[in-house]
Amino acid sequence: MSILKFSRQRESIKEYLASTKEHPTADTVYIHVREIFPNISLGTVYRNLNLLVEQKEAIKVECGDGLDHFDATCSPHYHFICRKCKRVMDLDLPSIDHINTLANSNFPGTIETHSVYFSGLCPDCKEDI
Amino acid sequence: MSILKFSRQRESIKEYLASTKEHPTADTVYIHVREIFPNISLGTVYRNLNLLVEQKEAIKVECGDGLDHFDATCSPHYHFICRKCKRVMDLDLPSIDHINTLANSNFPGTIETHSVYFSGLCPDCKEDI
DNA sequence: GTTGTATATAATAATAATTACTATTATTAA
DNA sequence: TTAATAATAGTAATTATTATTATATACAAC
Repeated sequence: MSILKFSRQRESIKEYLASTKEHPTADTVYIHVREIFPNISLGTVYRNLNLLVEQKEAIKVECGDGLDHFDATCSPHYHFICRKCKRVMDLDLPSIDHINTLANSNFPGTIETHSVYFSGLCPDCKEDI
Repeated sequence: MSILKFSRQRESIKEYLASTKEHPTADTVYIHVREIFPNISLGTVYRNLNLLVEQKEAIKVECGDGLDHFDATCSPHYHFICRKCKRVMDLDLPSIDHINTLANSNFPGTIETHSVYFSGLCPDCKEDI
């Protein structure tokens, strides 16, 4: 419950995250922010990314590789991961919340949310075949 | 491409995995199989679990905690994880493959599969409120 | 049954992602 | 400007998983 103080590093992390659609890992953020803060430490990147998630200014994206990916787009949307180049992309699709109801129909607990990602071939890798 | 030789340890791992509905992690399998093979090593557990997955005798289950969970039930089905007790359970629900089509409608790549798990409160934790 | 060879094992080390610790630095309110 | 406290850089620790290696085991040929 401590007060949140401004930090240039955090601003820079936020700015980089907002500038990319690549859904970077902490390490990728680190590599980029180091161009502005050459001495920034990976721990600082992790701490601030997690802080941004807490503050609802970013989300963690799961995409099957076991790594934490981060995304500054917080509005609900789904993700796609290319099985070939591993790129993570945003998807624009209508609500599929009805699958919660489906899932709950034979289940005695309470289903509140679902977590989904799609995979296949991204437009570029599809071309290359 | 080497020949697969019998091993008592692998049989025991397989047997334990088939006996439980708990979707255990490698470490949980290790703890249980150690009752029968006190000197079994965690590496052996990992190697055999991954071998079983390769042989299509088990699947790896993602459930949001970043750990590899294993499941001897290979027929396609969905999973639920309780947000309170973290238990992983099987769900019986009709095919939701149509979400692939939905997802592909505004996407120029090719969507082949999806990965989903549901969460909420399991029957037991629901009771406790 | 014995032997030869390839695979599996136990034990340990290595790797990779993430989190924790600590002395120093930066931010902010008075 | 100063005092209080949060943030940082640098480092160490943790955790899950994979790799390495010398020894043990399985199994096929004899």
